[in-house]
Amino acid sequence: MPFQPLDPLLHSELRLAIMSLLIGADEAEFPYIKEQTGATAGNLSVQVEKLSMAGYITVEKTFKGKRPCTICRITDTGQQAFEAYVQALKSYFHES
Amino acid sequence: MPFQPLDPLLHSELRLAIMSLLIGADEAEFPYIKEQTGATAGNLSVQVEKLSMAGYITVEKTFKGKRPCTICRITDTGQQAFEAYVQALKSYFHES
DNA sequence: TAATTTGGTTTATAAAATAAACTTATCTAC
DNA sequence: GTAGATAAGTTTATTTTATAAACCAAATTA
Repeated sequence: MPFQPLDPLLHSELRLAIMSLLIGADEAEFPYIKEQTGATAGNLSVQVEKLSMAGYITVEKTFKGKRPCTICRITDTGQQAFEAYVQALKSYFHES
Repeated sequence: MPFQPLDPLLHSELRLAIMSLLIGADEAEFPYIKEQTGATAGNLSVQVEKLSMAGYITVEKTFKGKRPCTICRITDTGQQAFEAYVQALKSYFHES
């Protein structure tokens, strides 16, 4: 088969955006990700949870002063999965 | 927003593979696409129909001898959508 | 002529994305 | 000091999508 399978966890617009942000910044707060992706809090919460369950990111719940603050970071596993996804994607594009 | 939206019609593993095949070959028969993608006939039929409805491909139903033969071809609209999708994808990857 | 294969379509099910509703706590304005 | 608004999320429900299973017609093979 000429096409490599695409990791379903990463082949999602919002989750891909989250991963992309975290690869670039390697630490980001929930509201920042929300703003950058334009996602609703609910949707973001669900997708962050999925990435976290897969071990692609870690989620630390701390406080910023008195307000709760959720910090996301990418893991090595996540990094690798992202890179593998990019490689797999290439099998769908005939680079000129 | 740093991320460009991804055309939901193309952001699907099977439909992307179909489009990829048709861009490379610009004409392909149903059974060939089925074989190359590893899709089931039912799934393929549904996704081909969606791409066709969107005007991304044309579907010609002819005969090969006595047997039915479904030929798919990409349209200009489809070509453009594919290229736009590739461009949009790039906003998710920080090329080094 | 009965069974099998080819080339699909239609329908049903499972999974996923998304949005809406809700919660808890903190500020802000009266 | 308390009513309302805002922040930061989570949970639940709805919608959409992908996938698989079932089906159909015609042609071929045994």
